[in-house]
Amino acid sequence: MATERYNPRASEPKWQKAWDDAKLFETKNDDPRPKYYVLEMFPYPSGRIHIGHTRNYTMGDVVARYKRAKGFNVLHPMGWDAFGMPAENAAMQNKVHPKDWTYQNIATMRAQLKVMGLSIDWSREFATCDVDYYHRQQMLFLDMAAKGLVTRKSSKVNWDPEDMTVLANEQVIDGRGWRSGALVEQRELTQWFFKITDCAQDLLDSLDGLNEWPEKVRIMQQNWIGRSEGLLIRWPLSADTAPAGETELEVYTTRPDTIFGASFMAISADHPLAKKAAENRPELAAFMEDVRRMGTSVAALETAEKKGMDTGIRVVHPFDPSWTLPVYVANFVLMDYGTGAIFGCPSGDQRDLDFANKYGLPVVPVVMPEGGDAKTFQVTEEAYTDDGVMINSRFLDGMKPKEAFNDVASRLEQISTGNRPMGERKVQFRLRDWGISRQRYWGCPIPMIHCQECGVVPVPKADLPVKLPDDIDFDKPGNPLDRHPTWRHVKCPNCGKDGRRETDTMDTFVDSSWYFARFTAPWENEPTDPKAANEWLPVDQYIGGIEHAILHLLYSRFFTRAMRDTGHVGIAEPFKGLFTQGMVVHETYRAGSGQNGRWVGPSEVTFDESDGKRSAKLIETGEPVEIGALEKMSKSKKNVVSPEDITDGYGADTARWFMLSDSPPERDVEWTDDGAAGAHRFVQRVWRQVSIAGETLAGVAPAASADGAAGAVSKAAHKALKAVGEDIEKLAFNRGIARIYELVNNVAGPLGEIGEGKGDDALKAAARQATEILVHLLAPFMPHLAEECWATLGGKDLVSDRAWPTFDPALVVDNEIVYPVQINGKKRADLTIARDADQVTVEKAALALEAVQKALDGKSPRKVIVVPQRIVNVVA
RNA sequence: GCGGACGUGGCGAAACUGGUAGACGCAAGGGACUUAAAAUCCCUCAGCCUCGGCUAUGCGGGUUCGAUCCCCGCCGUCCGCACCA
Repeated sequence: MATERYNPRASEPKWQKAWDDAKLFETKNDDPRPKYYVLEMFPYPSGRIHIGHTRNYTMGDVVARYKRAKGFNVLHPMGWDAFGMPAENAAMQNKVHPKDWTYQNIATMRAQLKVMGLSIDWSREFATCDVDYYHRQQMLFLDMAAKGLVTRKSSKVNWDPEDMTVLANEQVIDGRGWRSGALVEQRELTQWFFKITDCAQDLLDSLDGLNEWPEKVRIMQQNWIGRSEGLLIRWPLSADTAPAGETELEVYTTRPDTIFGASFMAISADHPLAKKAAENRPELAAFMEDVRRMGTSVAALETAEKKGMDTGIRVVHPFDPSWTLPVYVANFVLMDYGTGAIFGCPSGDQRDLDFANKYGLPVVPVVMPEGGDAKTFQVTEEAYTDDGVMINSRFLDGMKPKEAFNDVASRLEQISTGNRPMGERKVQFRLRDWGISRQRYWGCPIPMIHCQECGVVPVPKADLPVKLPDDIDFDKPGNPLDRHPTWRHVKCPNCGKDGRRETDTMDTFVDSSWYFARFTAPWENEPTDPKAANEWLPVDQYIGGIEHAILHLLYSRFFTRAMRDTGHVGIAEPFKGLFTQGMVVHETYRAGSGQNGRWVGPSEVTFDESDGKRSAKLIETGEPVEIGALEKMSKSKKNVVSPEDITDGYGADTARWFMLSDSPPERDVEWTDDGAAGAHRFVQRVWRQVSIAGETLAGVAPAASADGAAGAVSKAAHKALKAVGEDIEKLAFNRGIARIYELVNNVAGPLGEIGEGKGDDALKAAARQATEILVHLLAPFMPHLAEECWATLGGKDLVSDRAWPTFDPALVVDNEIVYPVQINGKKRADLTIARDADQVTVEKAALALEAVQKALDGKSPRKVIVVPQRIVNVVA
């Protein structure tokens, strides 16, 4: 019979409406079935959804639909991470209000997402810039402040003196503001912090329990928290060189064992001692100013060439009063870590060695490899950082570094300088407190009031929300909240006198640190409904980009603990399972050359191929175009593909299928037109096969067979059913898809025969069951096509509401298996034998094979290895 | 600079716990059907030669009966580095 081509443009909206009408994806909190919470990291409403977003959401959707079919009450919500700088940038550039810009983008992007047919509970949707949401965030902030989890302290920011604004690290380019081009200054501001360091040990220890997280993410977090056990050492200043009032320099070190290899002290440009030393040394002050120009980012500081300048100050060695060492200001020492001062041991640290070589400082090796010769062992270009034996270290000589560490520690603990011991053991974390103050408009206002009389006073909960004023302008430099004529003026809730509002808003990471909890009861007046939150949380499967491996996930872990301590949830860890997916990348195209070069989009380019070489040119002018590297899709490189580029023609199912096939989900996938066309061919192929046989099969009762042609069909279907279920559980979507391709290949012949009116009853019954299984396997990936096929088979209900089929264990194992037979590790033959044959039987049968006989040439084998169900290896 | 990953045919990849390297798909080539095209179906498809082999999982070593997988050392690419989200 003739079949029409499948038309996704007609089918997809039809089924989406059917799902909506049945409210299939609206989740009830009081549903008694076991719960499953799947969540994809919510998007920033940048303007348009691109194909990379949809890959992420499709993965979550496959899981959601599969778990629903497996009988779970699934929560699969969506929202918008809607505060942040791009809205303010748009306001400055295009004179559009951040609020209008954001909500317009959300409307556009929501419409784009709906086309994808995602099984999302849209009734729970919210944006973090909704007053309803940030109102509750302010409540949380006040509760956390009351619990002592919030603090204020001074911290550095990048200051653009021309735009009168604080710059993000990414806005500092080569020490200048990205917009103004002015040299960036550093300013100390008093800012709000969450005391995440109070939880450092717990955040570290609890990583062990997150066994459904990728190992690499746990390692990254572990390193980020950076626990170290070391020693504080107080080096007395040589009196004749010390600035007035200064007597010692406190350094933190994890290698006190190398103390006899010390050849200099290095302190941060922000260290108080450096500032004092610079007071009457202009060249030092200038150098320090230079260092500060690098910005506040650690990466910039550490990538820069190592530089330093002698302060003229000298310290005295703790174990030798006659030994003094110079104190340098160095650009690679950070005030934020430890004490902002280190002692440099060039032989044991590459950075110190480079520094010493540059400034002609001594290099004394103090650790050498076991069995080395202390007299000749030298360090010149490469520091020795491994374990070994102490040398050139007086009373430490011959010890292992670890013993030396303890020896130095206990000796220094006994000596005192000032009123304190010269050495003190200390556990140090690299993790710093979480600075949440942003001097920006488009964020959640920090609900605090500054009063001359009473100091900093929290806004009473009854007075919440502190709403952002709408009447603002971005024409002048600086923070619009600061400039607003009335907003900041407020009575002190304590004494009633004039006070002023805090004009800092919160880091947008705060917004995303609890949205997953809000989804469990977004209608609540309190931030959460603890009962609902405790039932749903932790999120069973969280899916998002690897770029969030540290900050977002660590902050969320901290915030969940803070919410627990303030009674809003009962758990500490928000995400049980974590999956980090790869990006969608695309070729880049560049027209023109040198200064006139410009990026052009895929839709502006046409391709030629000759002698296997692809070349490209502009469609409009024929100008040649250079085909560039695969890159993450970005507006600036113009290599963005929108979902509707595919959905308009091929439909959402094709887009969903393509994005999950081929590449493993954790890896990047390259978007190609050929790949999308191939995926669409498969959509049509499935439709053709099912509809050819559909008329006949609609009236057939499904039944499996064990033998013959029908048996082969049943076995293929049940094997695929088992494998695809397992693959989805493991999020191995690409493998599941390959299994579905195999199944379709396997049933193509029988379905064709049935379409021509051939085939016996057993085959028809097996084919009917296999097709049902196929439709259910397809449903998580291509839900619209699955519904259409199901209707063709005579189904009256929705596949999206049907249970996952169960496989018959008897049909997924073969009675005979094929052993590869190796001779000396190389495959020479196959051996087909009963599955339950014992090792001796297998060995005998293998040795009887012609190829094995030939190889042995009459001799007996030295060894025969039989791995049951796997392989035979004959060692000749 | 520090931390983390990744590297397999022309391309995306698969290979379970150390057990047949290349499943499945894309591209390419050939054929069938067609007046023709599209669509569809069938076949070939890592490389090399002497058609029986040999060489192949970024490069160089090691462990093992057997290594894409484990260990050591290189090379290359990507991600994060605290105010981008």
